[in-house]
Amino acid sequence: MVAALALFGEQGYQATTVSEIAERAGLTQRTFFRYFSDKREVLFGGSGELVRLWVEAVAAAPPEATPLAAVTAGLDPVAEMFRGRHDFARTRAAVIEANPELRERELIKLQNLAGAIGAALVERGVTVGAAVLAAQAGVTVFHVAFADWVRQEDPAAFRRLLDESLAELRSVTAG
Amino acid sequence: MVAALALFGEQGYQATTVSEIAERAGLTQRTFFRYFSDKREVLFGGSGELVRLWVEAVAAAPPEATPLAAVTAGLDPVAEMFRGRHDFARTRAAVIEANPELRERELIKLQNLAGAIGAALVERGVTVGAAVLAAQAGVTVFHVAFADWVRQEDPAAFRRLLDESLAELRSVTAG
DNA sequence: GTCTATAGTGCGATAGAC
DNA sequence: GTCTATCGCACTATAGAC
Repeated sequence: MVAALALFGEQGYQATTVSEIAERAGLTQRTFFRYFSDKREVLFGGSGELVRLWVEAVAAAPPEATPLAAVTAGLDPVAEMFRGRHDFARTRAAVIEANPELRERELIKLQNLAGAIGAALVERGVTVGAAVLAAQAGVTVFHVAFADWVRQEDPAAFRRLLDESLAELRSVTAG
Repeated sequence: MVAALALFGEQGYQATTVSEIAERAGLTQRTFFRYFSDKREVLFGGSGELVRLWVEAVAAAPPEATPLAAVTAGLDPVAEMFRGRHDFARTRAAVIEANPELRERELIKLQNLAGAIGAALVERGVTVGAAVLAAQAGVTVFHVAFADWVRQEDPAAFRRLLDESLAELRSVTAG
């Protein structure tokens, strides 16, 4: 993944072949495809962990927590997960930004995340409609904060940006 | 579009060829591809109109309207647009439900819609973060209401379901 | 039309961990 | 012995160059 990102950064996503990535990582092309189902997946490898952490946090929230409170309980472990990955996230964001194909994949991943969180809420007894709305809101909060984070210099700001984004959501949907 | 949907309903999406659709509609295959860039687009032909109506409504909202109020101003013309299309929407939803590839495309279309609405909000002077949050919330409200609508019998219920979904959003995000 | 580069798949062989 | 990771090779599909 690091090798792939370095190459994408140097010469662009399209111009980088799977063989090159595999070579730099000390693997064969075949082994690359054992880890990643396709070339794009190299940039989204962490998404499974993100989903898992967030869903676990939602499930572990106190029973009396509101749907949105359960969702936002995921922000702590998520912020923790990205600690130390600021450089990585920035390069990755630049590569994705430049490729419509990758942007599309990222949206799909975010929708999968929202779907998983929504399912976890339904497990808690939340109605489907409220679960979808709360999960989607939480993911959008994350998405906005993440976009801010990669645009600025301070690697430690992510947790604060998440809270700001959440506050903005509340302000936007108030009254 | 009607011909395509009928065939998809009868024999499934995958099993239906573009030639069959064109034949039933009284067109040649070449003409089909002049109207739709690929087979999937047949099911998403109305999405351009949806985006246009909603964006216009956002732009036309009173200057003092809050971001979310501007977004929800789009619900009226959108509900109007779907009047009389309940049967169509139901069949279409069933076809999409059955095909992961189409589900993915639908998510992309919804994200495009959210993006367009967000851009319209930024035009109004809303900050990017608030615009993304409000636009995404509005699209999710629409998505939830639409899913409810195609699941039930009453074709006239869409406008009410939109309001219920909006109320649920407010309740979910309330402090 | 052919030729080439690339993405991606299927399957069997090999090497080491246990 | 099994299990798992890796490799090597042959294959298909597709897009672009010519």
